[in-house]
This record gives sequence, structure tokens and C-alpha cells, in this order.
Amino acid sequence: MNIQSLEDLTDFKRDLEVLEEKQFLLLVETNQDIIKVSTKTALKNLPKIFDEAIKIGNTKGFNATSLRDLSQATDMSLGKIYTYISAKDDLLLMLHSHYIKVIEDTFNQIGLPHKNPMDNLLLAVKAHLYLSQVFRPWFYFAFTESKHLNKKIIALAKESELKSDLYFRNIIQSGIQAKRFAAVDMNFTSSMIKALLQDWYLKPWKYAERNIDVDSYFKEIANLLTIYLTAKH
Amino acid sequence: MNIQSLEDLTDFKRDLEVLEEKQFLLLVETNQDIIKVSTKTALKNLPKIFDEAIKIGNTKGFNATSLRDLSQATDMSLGKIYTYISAKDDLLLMLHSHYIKVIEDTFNQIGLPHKNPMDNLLLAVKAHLYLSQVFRPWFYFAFTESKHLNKKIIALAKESELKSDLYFRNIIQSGIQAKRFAAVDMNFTSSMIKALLQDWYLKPWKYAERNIDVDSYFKEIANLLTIYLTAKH
DNA sequence: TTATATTATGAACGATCGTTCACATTATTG
DNA sequence: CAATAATGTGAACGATCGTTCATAATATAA
Repeated sequence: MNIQSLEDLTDFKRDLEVLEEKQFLLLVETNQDIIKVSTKTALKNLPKIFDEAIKIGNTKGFNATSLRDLSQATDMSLGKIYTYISAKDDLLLMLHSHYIKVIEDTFNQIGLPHKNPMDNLLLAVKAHLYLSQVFRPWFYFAFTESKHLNKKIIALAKESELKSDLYFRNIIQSGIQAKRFAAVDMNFTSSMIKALLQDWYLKPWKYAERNIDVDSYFKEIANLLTIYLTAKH
Repeated sequence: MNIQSLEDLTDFKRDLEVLEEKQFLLLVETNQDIIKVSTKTALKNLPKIFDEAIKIGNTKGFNATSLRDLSQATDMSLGKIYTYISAKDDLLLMLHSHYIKVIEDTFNQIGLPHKNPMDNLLLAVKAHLYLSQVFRPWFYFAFTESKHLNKKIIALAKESELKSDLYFRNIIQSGIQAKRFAAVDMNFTSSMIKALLQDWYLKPWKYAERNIDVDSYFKEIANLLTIYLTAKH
């Protein structure tokens, strides 16, 4: 993935799709004890199960989504679905571990390429925004279904959450140390950024109604951060 | 309710409790076709049903909460619970209409007492923050269970959402017109404020971990808004 | 006290759920 | 082609759910 790709959402989307396919292959290979079909067959059917599970889950909630709902949506029999998962809870675990890896992979490839902390911060914001735009159904799912996770998945999710928290905090801290940023509260600032990013994928209808696309939303955040981080306090 | 009470959360909390009791009485009286016991008995038992339903719902989700769970938590038999509700969905409807009224009542009593738009804005922010602090379980419940609402409740909730949206937008607009605020994007600014308020009740553990109480969180928001709304853009 | 009204109980019913597995179908190999 | 392997099917099972209601327990009135 190239940093330049963040200039354009379309390129970023294509890169992410390639990255996701790679992760699907890894997922199938590491779950061969559960998945009872060949890798080739699994790669054909599992993504559809994932997609429909997220889609139905986002309207009814995962708990209220029955495997018969999923069976109908995927055009697969109940038995067929059970050749890819060992239990309904297992599907949740697979979904989370898959997307956590996809998301972390993305950020590992982006890194902190700039010298100017503000450039790095805005790149991180844009990357998060683009990522939640491309995988919006998943981001929405992960947030609203977080209540139903078991301890194993919660541990995964918290670890991932802490990483992205640290990501922002480190950039802000380096900006303050370099006297490029005002001496703001790092925790509050990173919280604020994440809250704004969250609003984007939690309330898509609001921004759609106002005809605000991801790029203009980014500009608003960038403007806010520039003012907040460079004004005299 | 007195505006001065917003200087102190304890007073505000007491005022809200009185206000809520009033609303409970109204709720019982307007639902006499459903509630099969005397008002006195209902006022003794219904609040407990509400509290426990929210409490269990916040850990398992309302859908996964069985009436047997609720029965155990409230120390009431299944039959007893059914003398207060006509169906499980009905409980959701009662909860929403109750709290929507409590919340709207609060803001009707606060109004826009100041001449300075910034004072009004910060008062509105503080009121929201205090309100979500006192009724945090409900705010959390309402947000995370919004997916499961039927059309009737969605209409109620959207109307209430629009009102609070307008509340902030109007204050910001009057500030811009009076040239007290910079010419910011009203929609983005009110969205940002709501996102920050939401973070407070959606992720209480985060702020608890950092030993940040509601007043210091308010100060951070106030600081941000002051800088953003008065800086030269 | 007795009689009546109010409130509380929880076994039982039908529906739906997650899950299994004997079997059918299709694809691959020899 | 036949034989074998791989994949797909959906009726059936036990558990749990929301809901009802005949009955019991308690409070109130006479």
C-alpha cells in the first residue's frame, strides 16, 4: 500500500480489497480444524457468510439474527453453514479476528511517514476515516455488538483499541514536545478525534442527508484540529 | 428546576429525581389500560422493573434479556411482571416514552437564560452532560438498543434527537449572527458537540480509568469550544 | 369474623432457536 | 464408464423463549 493512495479513496479501496483477500486465505488456513471443506470452496462461501452476517446483524442485531435468517440470505442450507463454523458464537470470533487483522495490517503499512507532526496526525485521521468508510458495515457492527462479545474477543478488541489510541497519542505528544502543538490534554484530544471518527460510521444517514462526503468531513476535522492544536491556550 | 442548580451536580440530581417521579405518575395514569393494578401498587413495582430491565439490558442486550432474567432480578413472578406490561416490546415503548419526556422536560425548564451565546452554549453542554451522568444507564441503553426499536419508538426518538440537534444549532447560529462566534459550519459543530457528549456515556470506563469526573470533562469541552468558536479562521 | 376485591404465582403451551446427522447430490479420480 | 471423495440438504431434537391463565395468597371492606 502506498501513502499516496490516501489521496484517493478509490485506490485505497482497491488496496484494501487485496489485503482482505490475503487475510481470508490466512483465516481459512488457520481454522482448518473447524472448516470442513477445501480452501478453494471456503474462499468462495465464507466471505458471503461474513457479509450477510454483518448485513443482517446491522439491522436486527447479531443476537436476533437466526442461522435460518443467515441461511436464507446466503442461499445456503443450515448444514452448509455449519461446515464453516462450529457454532454461532464462533462466527463472531472469526469475524472479529479477521477484521482486527485487516485493520492493523493497514496501519502497519501506513506508519508515520512525515516529519511534521500535523501531517502525520492528519494522515492518521484520514486513514481511519477512509478505513471506516470502506468497511463501514463492519465498523458499525463491531461497535454496536461489542456488548455480546465473550472474554476471548473482548481481549482482542481491547488490545486493538489501545493500539489505535496510542497511535494518536504518540503523534500528539511528539507534536507538543516539538512545540508544534499547543500543550493540550493528550487524552482528551485523542478521545475527541476518535469520537469524531466514530460519528462518521455510527450515523452515516446524518451525513448522507447533508450531502457530506468523507473528504469534506475530513476537511472539517482537519480544520478543527489545526485551530485547536495551534491556537494559543 | 433552577439554572443555578447546574453549578452543582448533587442538586441537579435531586431535581431530576423529583421530575422523574412526576413522570412515573403520568406514565401509570396514561397506561391504565395496560397496567392491571392500582396506581399505588404500580408506582411501587414499575420503577424496579424499569431499573432492572435497563441494568440487565446494558450487560446482555435487551433482546437477549429474558423475562425470566427480569423476573429473577426484580423478585417478581412472570405473571406479576405481566400485570405491568402487555408484552416485552411494550416495555421498550414505555421506557422510551418515559425517558424522552423526562429529558425534554429538563431542557424546557432550562431554556436559554443568558445574553451571551457562549454562556448559553456551555450551559446546554453542561445540562446534557449532567443529564447523561444522572441517567447514564438509560442513555447507554437507548443508544445501544436503538437498533431494535419499532417504527413507533423510532419516530419518538428521532423527534427528540432533532430537538436537541436544533437546540445546539440555534445557539451556534445566534452566536455567529451576533459576530461572537467565528463563521464555523453549524452542522459540523453541533455534530462534534454531540459526539463528545456521547463519548461520555458510551465509554464511562475510559474516563473512570483516567480519574476524569464530569466537571473536568466539561472544562475540556468548554476549552475546545472557546478556542474553536472564537479563533480567527 | 366473614366476604369480597386485589394482587401474586408458576406450570403449561406453542413458537423459535442452535445444532446434529443420516442421507442426497455433485465433483473428482481411476 | 464406475468408484470414490467432496459437498450440500433439511427434518428432527432438546432447550429456551414470550405469553397465558387457573389457582393461591393477601389485603380490604362489611
